[in-house]
Amino acid sequence: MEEINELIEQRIKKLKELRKMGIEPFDGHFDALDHAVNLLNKYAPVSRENLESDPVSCSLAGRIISMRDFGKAAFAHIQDVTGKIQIYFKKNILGDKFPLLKKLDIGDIIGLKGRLFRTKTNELTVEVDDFVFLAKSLRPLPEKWHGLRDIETRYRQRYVDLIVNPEVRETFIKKSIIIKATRDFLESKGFIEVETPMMHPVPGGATARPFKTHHNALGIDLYLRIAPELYLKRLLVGGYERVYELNRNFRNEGISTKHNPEFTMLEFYIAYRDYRFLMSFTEELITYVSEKLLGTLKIPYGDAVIDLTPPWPRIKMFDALIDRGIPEDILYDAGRALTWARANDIEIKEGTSPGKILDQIFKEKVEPQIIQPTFIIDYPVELSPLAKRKPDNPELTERFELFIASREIANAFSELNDPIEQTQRFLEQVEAKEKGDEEAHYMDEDFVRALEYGMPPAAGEGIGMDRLVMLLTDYQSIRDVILFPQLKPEQ
RNA sequence: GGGCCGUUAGCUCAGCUGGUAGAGCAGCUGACUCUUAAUCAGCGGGUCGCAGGUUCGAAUCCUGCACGGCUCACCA
Repeated sequence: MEEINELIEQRIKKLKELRKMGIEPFDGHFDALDHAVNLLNKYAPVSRENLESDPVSCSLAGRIISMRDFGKAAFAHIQDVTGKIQIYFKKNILGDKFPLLKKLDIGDIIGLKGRLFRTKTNELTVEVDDFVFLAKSLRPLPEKWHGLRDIETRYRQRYVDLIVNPEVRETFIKKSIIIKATRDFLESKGFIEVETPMMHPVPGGATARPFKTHHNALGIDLYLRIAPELYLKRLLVGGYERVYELNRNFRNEGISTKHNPEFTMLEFYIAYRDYRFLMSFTEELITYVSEKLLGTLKIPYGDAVIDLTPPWPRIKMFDALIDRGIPEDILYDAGRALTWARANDIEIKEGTSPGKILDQIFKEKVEPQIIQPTFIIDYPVELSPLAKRKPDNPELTERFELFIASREIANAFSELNDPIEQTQRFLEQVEAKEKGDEEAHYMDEDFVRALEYGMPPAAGEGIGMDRLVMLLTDYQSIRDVILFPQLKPEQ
């Protein structure tokens, strides 16, 4: 313990005094039969008189979060996973145990037995007739009124944040509901959940820089996965027709309100379907989750209300650009695109490929404008090295990205299953990498070998779950939907 | 990595143009058996993020560093 301040010393003193009295404040065991808010709900209709004439016993375990001491009586609130309820300690009821109240601090975890009654303000309260210490709290909790505000402390000591900020506890329950609803939906559609490696000899399946690690016994470098895509498609080759994986990806990129180095990604693949199918499927999935969580498709987000009612517009990427006033003649002319971008204050690095220039313009000019759910479809082939070309326009792919509230929520395409073309696409990526594009894909020989056995035509999609949670819980920072967001070490 | 902002008691925050570091809550002592931001009386609590510099004198001005927030750049 780095610092022992006066407040902690006082609490340690109380701890020692309890032990001197033969009470072990950490060793207690207690089987609570009730929960705070359940009691409040269950007995809400029961009157004071009925609680008197027909007494209700209960037992609770939880943390003391406030206390009002009267000398020979005291009110407090106790908090458990459901919330808080008022409790009442009275000298003539507790008898010998009453002096122990002197040793009870805000933050301590106790178990108690008692009887329900209503105060003169009609608040349902537990009159305690016995209690035990289950854990002594040595550190003072933040102030009851303002709570814990300091953002850094809230992230670093999330446990304290969770104790004192009920909406934070609520948020992560919502995250759990969202993830469960997602799994339920996919299971109901015949998908199986699989686990593929998180440590990859060749990182692939996305455009991103990986984390590198090392396996001592094998004597090889490995990469934390940036996406499970190539392994999931190997499973399509193996004969599974509907698979998904909902787990962590790792990308060695900057940290921001939209990016954490590790984040939760859903990827799912369905054989014998294409990206058009996936658009409807995505509408169905996200509206299912929203209904499960919020019971509505009209969700407040920041200053806006997002209406998830399908169908969502499907706009070709080039049309989206044209709609935003980008001159049509730059779409097919890399030189003009570059000139136009630079004339419009969009930073483009030297040697950026034509498709990437358009992507940059899109991110700058179109993406911020998309508030309501919108599919942007048919991306240039060079942005999508794993996607199938459009039969009527080989420069474009059967790909869509779903945008909501100016953020990319999903990315999907009809999967390229021609091993010869896939090899060619990989070679182009390798060439780009040699030219200095750190995010270009690696050649994955084993993936190509798998395709050579024959992969059924399929559609696949990735959904950034943390961002979906942000959307459905109305948070602007990804750190608010990740329990322990990545921070630099203290000091 | 760049720009802007922040860091003062356990928590939330004041602290002006440089002159002995403050409040509320929490804590301790006492009073009080229906309070709920309980009340009343009294008391304690600080490496002002860290390190330099300017100055008779720095929480305050300057420089550097650390950590955090927002933002820009890249990604989901």
